[in-house]
Amino acid sequence: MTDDKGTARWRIIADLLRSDVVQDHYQPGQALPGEAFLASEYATSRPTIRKAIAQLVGEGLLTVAHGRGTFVRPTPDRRLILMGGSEREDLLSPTYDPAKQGWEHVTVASEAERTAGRVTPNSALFMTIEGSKADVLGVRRGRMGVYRYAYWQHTKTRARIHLCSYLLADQVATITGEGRGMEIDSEIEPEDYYAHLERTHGPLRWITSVHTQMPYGETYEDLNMEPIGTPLLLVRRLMLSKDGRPLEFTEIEAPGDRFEAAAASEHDQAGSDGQVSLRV
Amino acid sequence: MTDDKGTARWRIIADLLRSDVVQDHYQPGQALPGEAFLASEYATSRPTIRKAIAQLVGEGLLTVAHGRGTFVRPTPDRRLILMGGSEREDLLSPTYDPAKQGWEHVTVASEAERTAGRVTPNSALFMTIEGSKADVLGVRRGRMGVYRYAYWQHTKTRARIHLCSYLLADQVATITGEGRGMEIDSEIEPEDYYAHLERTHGPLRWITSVHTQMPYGETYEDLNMEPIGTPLLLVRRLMLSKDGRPLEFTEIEAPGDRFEAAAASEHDQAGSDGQVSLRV
DNA sequence: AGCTATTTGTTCGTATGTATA
DNA sequence: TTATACATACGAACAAATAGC
Repeated sequence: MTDDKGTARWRIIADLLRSDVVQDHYQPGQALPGEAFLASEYATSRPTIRKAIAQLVGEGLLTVAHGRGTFVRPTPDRRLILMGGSEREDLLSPTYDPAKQGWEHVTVASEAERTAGRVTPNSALFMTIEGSKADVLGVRRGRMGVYRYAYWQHTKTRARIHLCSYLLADQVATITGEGRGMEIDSEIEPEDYYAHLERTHGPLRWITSVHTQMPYGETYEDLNMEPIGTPLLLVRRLMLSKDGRPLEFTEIEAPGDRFEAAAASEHDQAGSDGQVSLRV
Repeated sequence: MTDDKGTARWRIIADLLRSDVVQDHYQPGQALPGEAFLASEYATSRPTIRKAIAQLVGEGLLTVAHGRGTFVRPTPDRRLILMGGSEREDLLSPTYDPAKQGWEHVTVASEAERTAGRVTPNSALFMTIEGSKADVLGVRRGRMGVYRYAYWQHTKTRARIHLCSYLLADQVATITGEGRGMEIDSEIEPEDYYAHLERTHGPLRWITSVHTQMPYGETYEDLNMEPIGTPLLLVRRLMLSKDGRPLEFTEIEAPGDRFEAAAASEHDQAGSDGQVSLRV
């Protein structure tokens, strides 16, 4: 059934509701009329209204709360993730203290489950590098790497980010043998990784890139995100040796509605209100 | 009806289908079985299958084609939008030639409609600055600005981006009077904007930031995007005068599955395969 | 605490329209 | 033209979460 020149009814209703939202007919945080009311208002059925609402939820304009209602989604302030600049730090080092910048560590069930408890936040796990990580680091799949991760939560806003790092194992440990007979002799402690790499391969360089994709699986809960309508902001940093060889791959996953990435200008001018929350 | 410990059936099916997709059980581009077949396979109804599929479409993993089928969404190569670096150009200048970098101009109906034809691609329109643009430029709403825009399409990949620029009008024109009696005397041509600003306010500086949000309205068609499941990548550049006053705000809208933004490292090493497609 | 009304969530059946091969 | 596939729409029933009394 198509009323207006072949446009689906749920789409017409979605367009009308969107206009109301973007033109501040409804204020952010305000509840929309109930689905039953809207169904009678637009002379249609509840499934059709729900389809229209689902569209706007996917566009990030509305949120729906079971048993409570449908609300205009407030746009939170975005915190900055600064890229570039001169000093870089090992964000996954056991000695790195995120509390300095207003963050606290949080533990997330799904990560512990995924790694079967073999690695805890800020500890290091020797494992093979697979998939796109191998591509980025320019090595073939199966190469030995060191994996570290952490979840941080911003103390004030409770916004969460996920950090992880893959670095080539033979740069910080002595590996002998192959396959089952492989032995790893790690003389260097995680807190010394960066200093060691600087000595052996410095001066180090970094390349940072940003992209975005839709989250799925347990990412929603792990990052405290709205279940739909929020893209994921991915900040990736590649550490290069003096001669351009990749050494470490660091990735930050952040809710796209609460963070933005900024390229540091020459004279680092951190927002006067302390907006900057993380430097990569 | 909840089969498995309170989880909705469509959610269980979505999880199963997702596993099949991410574990390459289905190859990218390959068609999934029809909705009717899946409904009988999972012993459920077609609406439930459709809900599960809709979830995965929203996650960017599937696309659905009316009358053809449901397909695993291939992930296209991403082109780079380079941020930072030394030379900056006026991307909206009439003399700027995007063809040098493999782009071609395209016209988009909705933009012409939105501005009621008062401004054509690469021409300049004097108009008041409203909303978030005023905030970013640090002026109050209603201040006179110069608006320019263009849509580019990458010749090889047909990926599209939208560029627009707002700059403070009184920096490139003489404005006398207020309200209805306002008169604008623009001695400076659009192609000379940057040179003029460099003379009067240089040396100029730029700050670039990246964020992401879900697109809505006509953005999908204008940017040749998948209708859902693709976030928008927004690259924003603020031009500052020598003394830190904002002069111009440039924004690039790009499909998030086809572009990523990268902070230029010290020694600009454009990808050896010509991956770099735009510098801001 | 319990109860009730309200609101959204899930699932089904069914019918018809429309795009594609 | 025909068959197949997805799109839209309605009605109905019950489940589950929430808020207020």
